[in-house]
Amino acid sequence: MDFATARFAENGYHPTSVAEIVTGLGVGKGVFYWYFQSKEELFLEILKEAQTDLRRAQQHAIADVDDPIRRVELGIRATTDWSAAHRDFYKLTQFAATEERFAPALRKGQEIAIRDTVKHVNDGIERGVIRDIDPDYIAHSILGLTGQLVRTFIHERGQGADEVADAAIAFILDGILAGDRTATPA
Amino acid sequence: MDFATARFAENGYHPTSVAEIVTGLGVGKGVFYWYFQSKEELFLEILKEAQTDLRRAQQHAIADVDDPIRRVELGIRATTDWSAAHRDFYKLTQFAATEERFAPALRKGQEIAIRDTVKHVNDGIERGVIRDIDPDYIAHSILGLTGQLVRTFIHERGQGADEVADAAIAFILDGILAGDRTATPA
DNA sequence: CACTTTCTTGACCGGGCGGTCAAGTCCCTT
DNA sequence: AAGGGACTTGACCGCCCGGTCAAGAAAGTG
Repeated sequence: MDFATARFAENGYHPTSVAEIVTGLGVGKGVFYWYFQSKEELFLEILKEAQTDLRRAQQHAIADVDDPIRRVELGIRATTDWSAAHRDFYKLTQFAATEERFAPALRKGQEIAIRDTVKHVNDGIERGVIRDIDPDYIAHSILGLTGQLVRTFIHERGQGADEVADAAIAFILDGILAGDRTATPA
Repeated sequence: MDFATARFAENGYHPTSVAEIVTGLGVGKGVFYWYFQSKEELFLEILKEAQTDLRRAQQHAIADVDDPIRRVELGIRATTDWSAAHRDFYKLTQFAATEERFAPALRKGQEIAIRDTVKHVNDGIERGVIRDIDPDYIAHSILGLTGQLVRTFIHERGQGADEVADAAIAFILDGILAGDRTATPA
């Protein structure tokens, strides 16, 4: 699966043939169809495993933190760290979104991420530390903005995960307006 | 090109064959290869046209506005409007990002959008109405967040472009922190 | 009218695809 | 030792892909 992930990420799903995968691995084609029903199943398996792995990293990062804003922050840091360490997977998710048969699996993972984030946001609103806006919009904004920053600054420009997380968090907390509100607490 | 766009968006680039396009149009295959050198060229053509069209819409929207924050806002509104009216194109961009041969064309369009945004942000920083953060990060954050909101709320949930633009702008201007800073001026 | 250019057709081609399967090999159990 | 499930091989299959091209229809030109 690691090898297939690399090939899919580099060449795209369709252009990567099963033959290419098995010969690259030095095995026969039969062994592939012994472990997977189809090429499609392999891809879904990869997708699922990666999503599970990312979520595990996020959960671990926020495990013993109570403050909701801090939880959001640590979740973002876990995401940038993980994404920097798993570049390949990013390309796969982008492709998966373009094919109807893969989109549901993807959506499921994203919905979980959204739900996690919404929980923290709601918590923050209740405690009065987050503005009372639709938490769903906030969660999607956070995820979208983080995703774009990861894509551009980590994957395309090779910047560090910490630096990118800093920028995302600064933006999320304060927006862009100049004002005399005290700066974000570190 | 309109028909091909629809097929690509619905079925994906690779699964949509040239044969499918020409028979759907009721013409012979030769006529396709008379006007396009290859399937790849057709796709690039579609991509280019759409990007040009979106940019035109943005430029038109901000044409006679001076305030940089308002320019950013109107650019976002133009983007959500355009995206709502051109759902298909969104899928194509997502796919294009997954194949090395299409990525450059895409990147070029995005760089232009970033450059446009950076210009307004820099202007805003100079005038003291935008916080002095790296404009590149700000621009990417704005584009990423807007993209995600469009994807989820307009394309998946069918919400109105205005509503989504409102949410994007509220988030961008003020972030999520609760505080006594006066609300965004309309 | 003849003649050329522009445009259109669809049968056809080589090739590579995802997937199958008869024929083993390996190793565990008795 | 012998039997049998777990695993592996790679030639092979049918299909359909992107792309070609000989043939001809339409439209323009004198």
